Amino acid sequence: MIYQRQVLKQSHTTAHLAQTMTLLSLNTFELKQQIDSELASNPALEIVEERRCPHCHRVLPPDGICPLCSRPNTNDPTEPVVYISPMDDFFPKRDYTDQDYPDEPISPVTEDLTTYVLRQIATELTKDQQLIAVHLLTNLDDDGFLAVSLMEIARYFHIPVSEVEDVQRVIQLAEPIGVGSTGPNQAMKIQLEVLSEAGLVPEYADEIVEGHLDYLSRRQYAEIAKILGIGVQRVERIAEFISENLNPFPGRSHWGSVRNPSSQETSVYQQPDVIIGFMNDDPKSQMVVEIIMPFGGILQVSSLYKKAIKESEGESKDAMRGDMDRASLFVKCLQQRNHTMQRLMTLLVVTQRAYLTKGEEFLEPITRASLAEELGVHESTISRAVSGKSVQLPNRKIVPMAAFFDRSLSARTILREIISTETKPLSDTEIQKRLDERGIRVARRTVAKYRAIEGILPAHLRQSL
DNA sequence: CTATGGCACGGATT
DNA sequence: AATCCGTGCCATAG
Repeated sequence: MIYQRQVLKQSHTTAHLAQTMTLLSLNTFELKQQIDSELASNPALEIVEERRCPHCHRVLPPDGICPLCSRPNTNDPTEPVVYISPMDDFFPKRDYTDQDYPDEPISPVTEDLTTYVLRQIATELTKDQQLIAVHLLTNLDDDGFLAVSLMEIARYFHIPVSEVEDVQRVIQLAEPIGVGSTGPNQAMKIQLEVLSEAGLVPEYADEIVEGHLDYLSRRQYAEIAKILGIGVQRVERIAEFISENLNPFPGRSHWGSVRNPSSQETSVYQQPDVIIGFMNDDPKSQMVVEIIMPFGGILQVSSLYKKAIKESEGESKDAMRGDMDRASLFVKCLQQRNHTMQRLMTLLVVTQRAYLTKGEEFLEPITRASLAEELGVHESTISRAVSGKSVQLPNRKIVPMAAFFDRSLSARTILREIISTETKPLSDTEIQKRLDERGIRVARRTVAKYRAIEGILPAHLRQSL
């Protein structure tokens, strides 16, 4: 009997560990699917209504203490605020699957986005412009954004950037409106412009789209209201308008190209799993780190279900208890995951603060193993926590979390700088010496590798510049 | 002789 | 156990 109980307990903890590990390795999108399926299959799980902070309108964590407003003021400013935040659910379309749009007109889908747009604009463009347009349109990603920079195009055609911009402008005004933009921001700005010609665009919508999209996507209306000096209700109405009329991903609503969360290539445009910022956007003040959860509110074992168990009998009672155990296990695992993520991110942003404030050159070359030791967890834990996740940096760039462990990024950044300021082509050995002077010790052979990664030609071929 | 690229080994990661 | 990355060693191109 005792033996059996021990075995049971053992299997329970290993199950716990195994599931925590699995959850840890999921990013926000995958976690959402996992939680949805768990919710659907287990009646003992429920999400209770979210409570929001009366001051900043943020969703409160289970303890009911707002991580920003109710934080004791005695906190060390170097100490980051790390908290769990609900997912950007402002644009529900971003996670749609094919089934969500069963009645979507299929006519244009028979041709691809490139030709569809090209057909619309061909007559408006000169021959030369058409060439540029083709180039631009063949470099669109699934979201309908440019995968190349205008500068590259301009250099490729040997023309000023402004001419490429002219063509881009024409493309953006075609259906789907905003296609060919550099990102959601630009796309939505164009859409607003077009809508405003038809009238009925609320005042301030421009400003919000322009400068406060990140607040908007997190439904922090109070912040926006404060900045613009208007009422929260008014912001909410504008938000509703934006949500209903604008589409931050022009390529998707029409084309529903296969969403492929596993592909790392397009990760630039996906929802980040962690958002790093500064209090009041001031690099000298406290860091604010949000770990994104795919739901608002609190996931817990339903209290109704607990009560129902007490009142039921026999076999159904056992089954219900099983459900409840599974539910509480899941909740525990999720908490465990979030706890690990919080500790990891805290340590990460503290050690990489220089990188976050001053730029890539200051990325500390740390290893996952060293972090694991500091946190007292197994290195595979860190590995799982980091893999497949993306982080939005204070400068709004979204990078894979693994970038924090890139041992060569700072070296490569400095190398780029050295090359761009060199007066005569430097040999790898000379570059190595200059790197060494700036505190980067690498082998000469490695300099060559970095050059290759950065697409920089060897010294004797750089003469022409 | 110097500057680089190819290949393989060892440690870190997955 | 399989894979990636920094390095050392060596061959090859100037």
